[in-house]
Amino acid sequence: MKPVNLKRLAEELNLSIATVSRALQDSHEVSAATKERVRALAAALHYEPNAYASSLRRNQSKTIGVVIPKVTNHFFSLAINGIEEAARQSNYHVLIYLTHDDHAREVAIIQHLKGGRVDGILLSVASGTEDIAHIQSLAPANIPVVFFDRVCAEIATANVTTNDYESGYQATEHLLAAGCHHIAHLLISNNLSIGRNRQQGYLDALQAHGLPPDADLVLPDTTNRAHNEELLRELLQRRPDIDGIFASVEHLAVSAYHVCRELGRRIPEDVKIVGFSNLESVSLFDPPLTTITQPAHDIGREAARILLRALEKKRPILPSQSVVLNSELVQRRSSEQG
Amino acid sequence: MKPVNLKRLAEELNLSIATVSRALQDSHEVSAATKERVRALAAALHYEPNAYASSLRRNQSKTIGVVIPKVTNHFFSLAINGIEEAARQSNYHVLIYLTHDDHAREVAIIQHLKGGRVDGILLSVASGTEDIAHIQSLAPANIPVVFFDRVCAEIATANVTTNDYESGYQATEHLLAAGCHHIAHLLISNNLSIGRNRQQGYLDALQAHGLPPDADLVLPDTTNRAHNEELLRELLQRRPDIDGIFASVEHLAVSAYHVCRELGRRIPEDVKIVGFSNLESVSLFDPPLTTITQPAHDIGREAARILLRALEKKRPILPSQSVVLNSELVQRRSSEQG
DNA sequence: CTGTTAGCGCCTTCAG
DNA sequence: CTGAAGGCGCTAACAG
Repeated sequence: MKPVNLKRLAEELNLSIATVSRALQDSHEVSAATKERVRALAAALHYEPNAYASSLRRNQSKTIGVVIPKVTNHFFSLAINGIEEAARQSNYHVLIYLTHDDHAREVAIIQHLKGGRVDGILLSVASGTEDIAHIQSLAPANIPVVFFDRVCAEIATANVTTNDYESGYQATEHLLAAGCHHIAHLLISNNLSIGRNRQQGYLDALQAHGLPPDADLVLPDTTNRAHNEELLRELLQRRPDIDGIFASVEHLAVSAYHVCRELGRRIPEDVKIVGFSNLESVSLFDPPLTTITQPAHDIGREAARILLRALEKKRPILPSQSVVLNSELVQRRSSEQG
Repeated sequence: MKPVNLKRLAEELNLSIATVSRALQDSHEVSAATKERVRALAAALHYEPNAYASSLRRNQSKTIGVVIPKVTNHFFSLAINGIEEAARQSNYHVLIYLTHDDHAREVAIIQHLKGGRVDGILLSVASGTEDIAHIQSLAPANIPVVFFDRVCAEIATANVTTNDYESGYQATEHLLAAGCHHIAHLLISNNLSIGRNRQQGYLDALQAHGLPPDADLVLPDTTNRAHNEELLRELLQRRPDIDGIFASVEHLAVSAYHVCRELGRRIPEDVKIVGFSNLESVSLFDPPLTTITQPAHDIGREAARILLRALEKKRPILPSQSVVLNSELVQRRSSEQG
């Protein structure tokens, strides 16, 4: 079975390859009749243009790379959803790479992507990333980047984030208003922009109420959940006075909930918890867990749109295109049964 | 700034393009000294081969396409995780496409992928898919497919699934053993292999215990959650005798839980629920929700491995390579607090 | 061991 | 309106 390419179509129609190519692109300089003949045969033979030949020639891949720490975090799943939606609308394709919060892997991925496989990158940096040389090398390679959620301030490009500082502040005030006196803050690593911002909101809220910073638990590792819960358990046992917890990462909110229960701390009587989370099922926890929910889908879609617009118009991405979306603090009510 | 490609390297080193190419591929027919010179310069200039030129020439893209209904379902997130792991180990790339359970979109995606963008496809079919012509057209186009989870029996290829029939049977027996007399089965559409298998397990378990099929609620739509819950609410109100629910889809387990609570049916005293779910946070529901958990990560990884092995050895995929992994029925204990 | 040549499939000047 | 020719960057056969 002979391959179906432009040459084949041209032969069967007694036309030149160039004409067939133009006809399929609906070029103005080809007669309607010819276009029709070409299109009919192309459809009949199920012609599909070779994406790579076209990419090579046009020097653009119609593909964007999405580089994220993990996909099992619901935030990133929702973001991918938004990204895919935007990409599809612009006829772009989406390559997925997971760093698992491993800096070395992030470097390798970025380096590889400079080989022209993608026209642009959506990036949420790994928590272990401090050295950003690999990201800086994208600019000279002419590969635009848009950061989402976990940004990298040193790079002059657009970021799509949520109001992390305000959310941290708001979460802390929420706990204070509910009568908490000793509020612990849980975060993972502190070199991530989002962690720092949420933490600052937490600290400032305490200060505004004349309180000193309290237990600020920085969990070193993002992957080892059991270990994180162990550290959390230690903290709560060492500090029985803790009556409020602000968990600034999706996973930690659930862990905090779990550990409190395990230790017999009643929620919300003994300990009140507010946590970042995009898990819908959290709404079924009983007692309820108050959550800060990010518009994850919108974040992904916005980030992708900014990138795609820049690619389509071949214009550079400016930091001024950054977008800050608002998270929502959702206070669940206890579902009184009966 | 001149581009860094083989030509550039060749010029600077006074070598031919071919030699440079061979050196970078560690070919046997290049002197160690030359290899060293080439590699040194390549590293210094951060040379990265153009993936598309290479793909065009070699007629293989080192890329696999993953076509799934959605990514916000935790099962698929975990599966992608496994797929990415396997792909990375084989130096393959992963393109993601979401069908949103829309048959037309699935057809368009598959058609497009025949343009050589991917070497193979991992597919979990959309729930609306009955016409499978588009999938059948992949074989002549020489694009191997491996199905996972939602398979398509008519296509002779490898499937990676879980023991759906047994799980359905087991779930039903679990409810019967717990004293249920009227067990409802919830599923989405009934043209999916997994739904049919789980349903058959349910029916056979009832029959084995001398019971007739009971409320078999087939929910038409997969996307409209509110509507599904509405139908579920109607069912439970119409049938107050229902004391057991077997939810054969991740989302429906949570919905069933939610609706029961809303209607004041106590769990598990009034209604016992067993549902497929891969959500970790379900373990924090109180009262507990017994779940059937699929080894989602392993399913993705296995499916990818089968596909990648076939691609690397250029051998066809045989139905005999299919794998059936076992789900796990996890009975949560109530976390007595205090 | 190295160089020359041809061509993957497509797009895009330039001619006519 | 259509055709001929060149080249995107890389690889593979064939020489030497």
